[in-house]
Amino acid sequence: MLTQADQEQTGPIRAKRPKRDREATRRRLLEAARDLFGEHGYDHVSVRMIAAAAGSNVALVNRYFGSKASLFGEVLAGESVLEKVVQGDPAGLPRRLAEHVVRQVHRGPSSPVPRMLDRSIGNPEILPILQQHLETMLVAPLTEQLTGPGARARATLAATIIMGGGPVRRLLGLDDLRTADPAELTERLTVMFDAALSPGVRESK
Amino acid sequence: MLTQADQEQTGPIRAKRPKRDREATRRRLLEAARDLFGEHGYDHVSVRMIAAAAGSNVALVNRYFGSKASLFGEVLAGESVLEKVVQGDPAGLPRRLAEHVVRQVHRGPSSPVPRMLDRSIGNPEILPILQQHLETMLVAPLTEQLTGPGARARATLAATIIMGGGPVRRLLGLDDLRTADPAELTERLTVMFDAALSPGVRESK
DNA sequence: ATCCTATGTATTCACCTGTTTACTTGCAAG
DNA sequence: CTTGCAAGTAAACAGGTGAATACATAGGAT
Repeated sequence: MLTQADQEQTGPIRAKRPKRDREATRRRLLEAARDLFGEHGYDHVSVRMIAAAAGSNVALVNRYFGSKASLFGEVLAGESVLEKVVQGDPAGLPRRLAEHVVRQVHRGPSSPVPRMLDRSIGNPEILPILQQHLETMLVAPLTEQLTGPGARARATLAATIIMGGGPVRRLLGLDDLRTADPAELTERLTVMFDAALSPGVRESK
Repeated sequence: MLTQADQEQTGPIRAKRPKRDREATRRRLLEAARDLFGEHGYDHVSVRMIAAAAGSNVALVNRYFGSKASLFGEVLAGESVLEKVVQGDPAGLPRRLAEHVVRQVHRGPSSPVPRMLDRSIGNPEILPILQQHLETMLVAPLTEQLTGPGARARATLAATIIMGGGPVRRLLGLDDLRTADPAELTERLTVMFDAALSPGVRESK
């Protein structure tokens, strides 16, 4: 994949960018793809839409990225949203995750990438790409933060809350969660994440 | 929609079913659609696939159901999986929901319908159908069971866990959750659902 | 000034999509 | 038997898809 992507500096370095700027065009395509994929999902974005949004040409998508699926993969690899949330003091992890969810509810997602996930899940062609993304971006680093047995299962459980947010928001809207008291929402989610992640099982009533 | 579906008994009642059985064909199409939609999602199932799986003809899909989207809607309306889980003693609701999720993890979903939801979310054409389904099948009955302020927001929160299960299972597989102790998993999920649903906010550590 | 290569363009390809049309056939009533 | 209608079929339609093609051209190197 991307057979023509890594040969841009064979000659001496050019200081002045030409009007026909390979890198700029590539970047515009990438950004257009990111926005459109995030908005409509993989299946409902055509390469022609991407090219048009980037003010570019259809053929360049395949020239620069090899295929639509590769372009999707590159977009996905370009951003790591949850990195800062997961990193840090393990004890505060549930609260940070909860605050992250509440933040998404009130300000909308900071990046189109999370939406790309849940709106593109149906496609078998990009399934391995999505799997790897969720694995390396969320579950693996989350698992590393956890101690005790069954860490991965607990990380999966937490991922369920995070992943469920997208579909629920799309299907039910944000209004119900927005009208709720943010502090209370954060509190509830903190308990939920804690129940998912904590080494010992908290006793239910 | 379904302009030709409700005129089957204009004449006297026929005891013997003819070889050309309208109702049987309709049912076969419906079942094939349910299975295929559940397996691959709306976008990746063509009406030709459905007709082939039902041993029928493409044109009959539109004849009997009006359109692919209407067929999808009819499939979705045909089953109400969570009804028994939501009904019953409100106090035991978190535990019943938890047991339902664990059951899905260990035995797979009893119906393709839940999978239809998360694998078909991207399509704008059937979005209103999905919205209404989630609303009437899960959120509305769940909200009714709850007391206190912000009942709908709490129901939405619980829906997040349920809806997140599908994507997570598809992207991460079931192994991690299956290897976990079912009792412990149930316990964790019970606490999670309780934190989402309970009238008062449980204090986090 | 002339080449030459990389960038960009317009067009074509082969295929699939949902839907509609014209047609054939089974089957029961007259 | 004939007639008529409902059920089923095959083909076509109009449009869209990702990808590949052949061509045009900008702009630095010679």
